[in-house]
Amino acid sequence: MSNLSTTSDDILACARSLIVAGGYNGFSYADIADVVGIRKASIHHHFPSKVDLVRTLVARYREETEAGMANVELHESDPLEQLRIYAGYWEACIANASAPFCICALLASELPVLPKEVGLEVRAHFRSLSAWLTSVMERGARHGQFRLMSTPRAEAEAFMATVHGAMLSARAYDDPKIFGVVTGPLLERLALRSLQIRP
Amino acid sequence: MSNLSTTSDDILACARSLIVAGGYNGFSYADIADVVGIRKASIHHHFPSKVDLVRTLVARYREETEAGMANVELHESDPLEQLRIYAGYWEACIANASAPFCICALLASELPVLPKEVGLEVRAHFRSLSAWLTSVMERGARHGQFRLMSTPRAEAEAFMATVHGAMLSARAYDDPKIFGVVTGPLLERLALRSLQIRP
DNA sequence: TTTTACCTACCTTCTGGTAGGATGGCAGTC
DNA sequence: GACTGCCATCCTACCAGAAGGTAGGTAAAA
Repeated sequence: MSNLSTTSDDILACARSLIVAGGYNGFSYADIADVVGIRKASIHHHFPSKVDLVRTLVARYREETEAGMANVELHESDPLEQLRIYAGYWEACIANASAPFCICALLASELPVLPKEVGLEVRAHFRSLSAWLTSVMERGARHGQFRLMSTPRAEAEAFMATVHGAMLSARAYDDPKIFGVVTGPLLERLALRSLQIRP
Repeated sequence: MSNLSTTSDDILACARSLIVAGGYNGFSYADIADVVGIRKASIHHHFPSKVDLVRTLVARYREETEAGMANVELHESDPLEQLRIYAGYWEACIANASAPFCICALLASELPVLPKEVGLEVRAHFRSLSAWLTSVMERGARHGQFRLMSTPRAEAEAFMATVHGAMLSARAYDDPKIFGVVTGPLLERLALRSLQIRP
């Protein structure tokens, strides 16, 4: 399909990494202009306002996530393996510092001061991620592969929360390894196999 | 001790709630001035710069947290109950919307763009909270009350991460209940008693 | 008399955003 | 092919307001 002028993509990519670094109020059009090598005013041609830019960015991020989840469903049917792929994705992002934070997790922390159009997109991401994780938990439980200590929904929320918290800790300690330290046992615990080890 | 002019405390309290809402770059001296009922310039008398203000705020927050942990140690010796008190504190804060986010968790997400003096305080909070939680995990395991699936340290980090992530989710869903939904089972799982329920 | 707490007035820099012009590619038409 | 209009892209030059911060003053408490 049309390989449209990459400038707008460059702007989005740049905005993304700037948001990952400091959130919605942590960057300006001038920052993007510097990195992309374009004038501040030119950005307004592609994205009339900052809200437009970030809303587009988050919407695209949601599409990518949705596509990612569909892709996992397509190529891996084992629920535990699916969660491992998800956690592994972020572990890699954090390890190579390419995008060491989910922009929606970051923006969610600023929700009260976020333009509401952006807030809606962010909340939608949480719902769709949670819905997918819930379905994975359900399937894992149905197939007798997971032992859930509460409802699939609660288990999914706990999983998501832990992953988000682990991103935060990796940042706070400035240590990518902490993400794996937290998410590794999280995955192991879900697998029934862990029950075979008795105290 | 001297009940110093409450203005400076008002400023700190106001800054705190503004940071809880939108992070370091989400508020300005003008915002504080409006709420406290003082002129913008007067704030500089109490806190010469924004960095001073936020560093002081986080330092005081750390002291409070430290005092809180000491207090828990003093009045409750049961490790599980200690964790319950900690989680319950935040559950209450989120439920009544008084301070529905840990400022250090929020600021940690902005660490890359935070003034480094502030960043140091934030990181210190993570370390001291983690250290306390680790000691609680150790004690719980030693007394045969917790069954840990990994090292006390890793279990403490996972606990902290989940609590932070649960704050985020409560905000994203705009639903205080989700915090309890996530942290409740987290506490139950730690208790040995849960092992008595066999599939 | 010094200090504390606050004020008005002002400064510089950055903010998101606008107006209007230059360039250049790409239809359609002659 | 040359001419034309058009639209996309990017530019310079602005703007109003908000940002953090300073200078210097007043009034009252210590």
